[in-house]
Amino acid sequence: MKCMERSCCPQDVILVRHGMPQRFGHDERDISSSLVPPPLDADLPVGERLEQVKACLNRSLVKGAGGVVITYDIIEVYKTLVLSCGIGLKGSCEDPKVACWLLDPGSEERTLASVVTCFCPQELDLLEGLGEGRHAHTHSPRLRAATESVLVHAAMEQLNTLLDKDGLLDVFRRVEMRSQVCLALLELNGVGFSVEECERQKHVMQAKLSSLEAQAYSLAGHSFSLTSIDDIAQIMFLELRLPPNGDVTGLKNKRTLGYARRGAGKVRLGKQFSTTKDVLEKLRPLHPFPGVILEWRRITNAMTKVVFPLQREKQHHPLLAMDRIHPVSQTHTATGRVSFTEPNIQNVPKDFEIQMATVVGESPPSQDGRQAATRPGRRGRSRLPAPPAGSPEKDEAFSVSMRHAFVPFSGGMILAADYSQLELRVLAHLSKDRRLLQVLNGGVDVFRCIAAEWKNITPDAVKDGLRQQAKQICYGIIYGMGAKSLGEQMGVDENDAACYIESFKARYTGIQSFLKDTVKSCVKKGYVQTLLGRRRYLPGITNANTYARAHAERQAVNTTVQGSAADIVKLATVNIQQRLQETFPTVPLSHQHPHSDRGRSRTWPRVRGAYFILQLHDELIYETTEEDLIRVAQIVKREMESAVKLYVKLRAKVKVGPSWGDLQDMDI
DNA sequence: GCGGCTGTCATTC
DNA sequence: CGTTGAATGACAGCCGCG
Repeated sequence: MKCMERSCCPQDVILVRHGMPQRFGHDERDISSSLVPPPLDADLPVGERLEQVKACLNRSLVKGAGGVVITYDIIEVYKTLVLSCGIGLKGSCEDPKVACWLLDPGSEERTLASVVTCFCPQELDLLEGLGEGRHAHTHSPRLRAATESVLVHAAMEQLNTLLDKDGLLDVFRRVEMRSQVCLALLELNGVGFSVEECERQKHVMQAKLSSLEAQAYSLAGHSFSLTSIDDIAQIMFLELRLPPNGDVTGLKNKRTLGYARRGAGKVRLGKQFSTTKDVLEKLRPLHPFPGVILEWRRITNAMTKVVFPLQREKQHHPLLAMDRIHPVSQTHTATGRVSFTEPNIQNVPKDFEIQMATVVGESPPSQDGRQAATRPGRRGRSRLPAPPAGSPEKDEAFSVSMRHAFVPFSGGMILAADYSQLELRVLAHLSKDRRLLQVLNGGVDVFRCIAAEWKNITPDAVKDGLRQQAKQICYGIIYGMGAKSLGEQMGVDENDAACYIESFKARYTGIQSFLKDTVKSCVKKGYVQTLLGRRRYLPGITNANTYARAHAERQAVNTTVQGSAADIVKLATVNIQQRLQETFPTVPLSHQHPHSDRGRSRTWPRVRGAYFILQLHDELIYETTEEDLIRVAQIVKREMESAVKLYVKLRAKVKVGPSWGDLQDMDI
């Protein structure tokens, strides 16, 4: 539904106006393009017009004549040009939509119409002439394209001066727009998806669901609907007589009884007694039933939010002879992070540990004679809960992550590179805390060293629990966490947690002054800034409401750290893309770009080079061939670590494997 | 009754 | 009242309307 506004499909025809519209004079360097939805303009055969478009673009852009493409929603336009015309843009681009976001990341995403009314109201009559909604199709596509082209151009001119005024022109052109192109390539590439592996995992999950279902019915003494919170509440609190909440505390319920809503007596159960996660967690030790429900919810969640959407979304790629998922990127975010929709690949569950009672005759259904549906534990790495000594041997824990279904093209590998402690390093840089910088520059195991520094002991003496606490405190402080919640997360008393925070801040004094300065500066200016100068306005920073103001203060701190990290990742991806293109000049830019050797050889076009397929905030994922693996890994690692020069080293770890869920560290 | 507008609940980083 | 940031979706209530 969200894609309605991106309704231009690959079959749409593109009309490109060469040069600026007459009324602005003529400038050979600029081309602005518009998508034209059907009905088609009939006075030229489509094929012929496409040839013209192609020739025009080739002349000015593809061969690097230094032109600028100005267009609303560059990613869609880029994709359309590739998919329907086989044209790959090479010049630089400007997109008013991106510019608007950059000027105020907190604003709503703008349509072309809203861009015009907001930034060049003097052209409003043109916009009216364009016609809205259903009247749009009454004009000729060529006229509409031309009009749109005028509007886009005028808007961009205004936006450029605004960007310049805020010192954002550089980051706009050198980072954001180039990053958009990388994301367009990512969308075109998609990510390989193994239907077979998906099916295997699905069967395991379904088997587990049936087993849980039977267990639940048996515990309740009758069957019921596992999706109904009312049924569950009735069984737990009325039939099994479990305490309504972990303990007394009945006051947090918001009473709606005054309303005495429409009859239907038993609907109230779900309202009276919550069956949310934390309640079930509390009841877990008292009875097996809540645990069964929690497991069931976890797996159903994974099914409906991951498995089914992926199976719906997959598309067949004929040349690669496989299915692929094509995520849609979204860059209109508050901090500058990238997200995906369609579904969001960034939150597919990581490790899915399933306890299966594998009775001899009932092994999970494996297609023909191939490897079993699940692999116990992980290869080489710690097999997680190897059956605890003394437990019955038939219970085994399987790790079935859906990430195993994300695979490279035949003969390729998945290469993932992630920054080590990126946000913490950004914090160290921004705060210039001497001690933190020292630890990050020297330490092998950073959190072990921090724990040692913190407790004034040697790194060897740091136990694993302490190391974990240090890690939690670090990130807790970045996010502005309170003592109560930190204590809960660490499993210690609230007062102890407060002590930890205090002693930590006392040790790393630079951090505390950074927090204070960030908030102070935000109060003064009304916004915070990232490493590359991107802003986020936080009007709540002077709000009279204590809660709202505290919220804005946490946002201020978090945004400068998280946003700066996002800057670094974007810089790295555009630099990597640049280097990849230099290193592999003959390979197509994406899996959808036309092959240069197509038609020449009837043999299978051998895939080479590296392709950007995913972005996970501090992790970049590519697929590549074995023969290019080493070179690609070196490029990726080098460009990530040298994306910016900070007071602290940046470190990136490269991993490689046959699927997203099966990666191993790579020495390089 | 229905479309926006808020939260809550799952999953990531 | 609510004190861990940024996301995607689904889903459930609560308003205002026609």
